[in-house]
Amino acid sequence: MNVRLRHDAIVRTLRRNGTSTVDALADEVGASRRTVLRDISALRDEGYVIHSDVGRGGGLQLDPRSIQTNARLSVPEVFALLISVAAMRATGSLPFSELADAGLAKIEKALPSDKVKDLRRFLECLHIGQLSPEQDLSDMRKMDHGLLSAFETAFLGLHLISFDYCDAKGHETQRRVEPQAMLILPPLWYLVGWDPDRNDFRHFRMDRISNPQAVPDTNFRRRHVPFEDDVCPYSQL
Amino acid sequence: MNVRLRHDAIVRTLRRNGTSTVDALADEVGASRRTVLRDISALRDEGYVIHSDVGRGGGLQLDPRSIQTNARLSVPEVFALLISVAAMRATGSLPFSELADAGLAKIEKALPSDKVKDLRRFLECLHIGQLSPEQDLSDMRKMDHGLLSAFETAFLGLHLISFDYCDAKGHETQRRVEPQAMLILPPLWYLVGWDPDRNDFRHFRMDRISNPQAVPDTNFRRRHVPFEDDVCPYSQL
DNA sequence: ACAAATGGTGACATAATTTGGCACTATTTT
DNA sequence: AAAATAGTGCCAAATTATGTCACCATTTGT
Repeated sequence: MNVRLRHDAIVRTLRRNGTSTVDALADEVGASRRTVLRDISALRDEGYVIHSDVGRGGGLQLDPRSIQTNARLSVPEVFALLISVAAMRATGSLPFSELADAGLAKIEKALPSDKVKDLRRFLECLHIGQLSPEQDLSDMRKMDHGLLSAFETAFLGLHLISFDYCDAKGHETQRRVEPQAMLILPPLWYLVGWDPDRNDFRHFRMDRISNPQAVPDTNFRRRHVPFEDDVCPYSQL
Repeated sequence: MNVRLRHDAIVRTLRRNGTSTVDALADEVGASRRTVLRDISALRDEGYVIHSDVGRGGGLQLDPRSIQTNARLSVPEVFALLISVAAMRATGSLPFSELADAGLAKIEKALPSDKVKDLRRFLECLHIGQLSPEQDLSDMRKMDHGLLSAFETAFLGLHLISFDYCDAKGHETQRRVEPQAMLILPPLWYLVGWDPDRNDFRHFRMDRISNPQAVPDTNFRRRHVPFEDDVCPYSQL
């Protein structure tokens, strides 16, 4: 097994099990005790905070907050990078579209090497609960399906979304809309869609959407609305 | 020099120079011709599309679209991941906030290893023009400053943004607003802000904003507007 | 106090991998 | 024809990774 893969396996195992001993890890990754210890040391050099307790009942423990305490790259910075990518792709405007043909790892490379580590670690620290790798992903997909579909549709114009919606009064209805826009009103995200059944725009709080499903929509069209600079529909909000 | 670092250096050099010869690369990364050729071969195995021309004036060329043609991980998929992270952090709601303590590289690890490569490559392909590493980053910062500020403010409530705005009629004005929301109406992004001078909401096309500057704003407050589920201000759009 | 379980280090031989050098081929441009 | 270039196969040398073993330090349970 590759060094890098082994390191990944160790980190993954520690996250999953919470606590593990050197011998258990060695057994799990199929390497010797000494090698695992060397790996642990290497991971620490990379900035992982790994607690260790000796004696009976002891073991290794990966501090889940290690990224927050050690990050030289601030969260807003990383956040900005992530959002930037989205924005570049979304606007499709120069110089953004040119920039959008590029990527975060390239930015990684433009950063000093110690910052690269932090970015990598930040990305690495995101994990999905305590599930198995496979479940992690499917869970992730399920949770973000609404959001994903909305964006996919909004940006690519491919799908109509049908979902269950629970309104402010607790009434549950089944809806289907052509997503047209996203409104971010922190801390809430809204999906703005064209409802073909009601022949009008409707908006939905993302967190009240459940069981969203994207269905291919051949009739989809961009409802391009006159949205001139000096019309401000938000005054009434 | 590490293998991985050398691979990165080669990719970076190819992107920067557009075209380069094996010998030049060997010189640049401080390795032998043979080793560089092996590296090129390895990069091709990983999916990089590297064109080569023999003879005088020939050389190696990295196809900038290699990610689009070879990605097994679709662009929307990756896009969804990026957006998801932003969304998680933004909503601050469970289970999102829990998820937000995790990361893309962890998702990477949950993916089959061939998908990991694609994700890495996608991230790697983003690059910032043809500038030097240092300039790359500062340019990046400048370009996305408006967006960054908007989000930073919207999510953290820290800053007021002042900027030059060119409206639809071509009139340029200097504005300052407290960012309150983002509206994504593909392909355009709008910033929705509270204008303390006009005492009203105003919205601005992100691409018409120039020279944005974030200034600390001690008076900032969230203009929390009644935005009930059945009020739909978009009907009039 | 003692034994067992645990993390941690150093040394050294062995195994595995990477690298460089060389000879050679094939293609293109001048 | 000559020069410049990419590409391949082979092998020895260099480098790095790994395993084994001996040993130390700390903690916990009996």
